[in-house]
Amino acid sequence: MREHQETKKEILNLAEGLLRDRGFNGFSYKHISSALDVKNAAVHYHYPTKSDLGVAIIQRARRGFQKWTQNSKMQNLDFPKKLDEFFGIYRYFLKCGQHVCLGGALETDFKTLPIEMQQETRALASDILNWLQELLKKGREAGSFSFPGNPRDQAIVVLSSLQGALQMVRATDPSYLNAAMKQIERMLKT
Amino acid sequence: MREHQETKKEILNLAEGLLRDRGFNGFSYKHISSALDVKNAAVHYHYPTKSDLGVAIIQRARRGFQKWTQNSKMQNLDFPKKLDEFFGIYRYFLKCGQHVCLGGALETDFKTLPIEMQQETRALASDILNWLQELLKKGREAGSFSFPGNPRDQAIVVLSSLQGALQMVRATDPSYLNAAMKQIERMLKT
DNA sequence: GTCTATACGCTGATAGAC
DNA sequence: GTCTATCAGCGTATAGAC
Repeated sequence: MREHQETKKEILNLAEGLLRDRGFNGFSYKHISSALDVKNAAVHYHYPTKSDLGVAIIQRARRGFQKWTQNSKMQNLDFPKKLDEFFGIYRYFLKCGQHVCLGGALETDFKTLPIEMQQETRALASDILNWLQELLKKGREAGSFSFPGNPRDQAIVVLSSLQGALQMVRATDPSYLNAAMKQIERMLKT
Repeated sequence: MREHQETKKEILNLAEGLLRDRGFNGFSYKHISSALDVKNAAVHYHYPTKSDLGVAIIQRARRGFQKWTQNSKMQNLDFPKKLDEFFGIYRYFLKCGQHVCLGGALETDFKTLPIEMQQETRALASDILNWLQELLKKGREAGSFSFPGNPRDQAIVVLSSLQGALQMVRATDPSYLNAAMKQIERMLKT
């Protein structure tokens, strides 16, 4: 018997990995319960429905991203270093075992998701895009970045490319994520 | 009673749409059979296993892409116009009802796919990436495009961005696909 | 909190009649 | 080619004992 909070957190950790690895329709309560060596019903005790579980994954990720952006270590970095720290998130997913990012998994499965999950997915995408847009805007104003057009459009390209590259890796080569990041850096060079 | 080839083609058309709309694990034989007003077993007659169906979808798409690139109308266009024609594929998917592209759907579900489908997915990604790389390479040599680094890296960014943007649209705004394409064009401007 | 037991629709798939 | 009938297994989910 574990403690409540411990099992609950383990479920969430595992489920998030499964979601990034296999998509929301590609994992089941059985995957979780057998991996944690508990029964199906124990998982349902902590997260009654799969939608509850999905929502919890996304909300935690949003809180984590918020905390990450406000982290004091982050605040002291210059703009290109901040961008590279952001790239680090995607490098981590690759290292995890070629996981895709949460946004990519959720948006691809979007039409099959319960509406509560759809709403959280929208909020997650908005959080990340807004932060990236601000980074690019201020970075260009400070002379650290150079790009044509407006920061929003550039943020869309950068984010969508990272998301897409992380998926593409699976059908091509792991080096393609790094290739995309290097090329993005080149394109933003002053 | 329809003719053999007609039903078989209708199944393939419908299944491809469902795959782009809901992912490979998000549709079933029932979706297809009820939409075509036939029975489950009739679909299995044409495509015995779901893997057979999936492989057929990808192989047809590969043939279609090959034909598209060799189309005489395409051959006469200049490089920026060729790129815009390529963008048109993604605009079409958006118009279809915010479908994602085949590569994006398959790569996200990749780990759950039967190996025959994984192989075809790799081949599809390779086909498209090679074509795009050649377009960018020759376009730069001809002075139509300008970008730093090598054509392969640039192709990875362009393709992954289109793929990612088409997914992002679902959680944000339809205009984001066009925003991405506009920004890519700006970045490739001489 | 976790268990056993169970419900029940859906899933991909097959056999055999027409 | 399409049908009816049927299958075993898996999916999410619940009730109630410990």
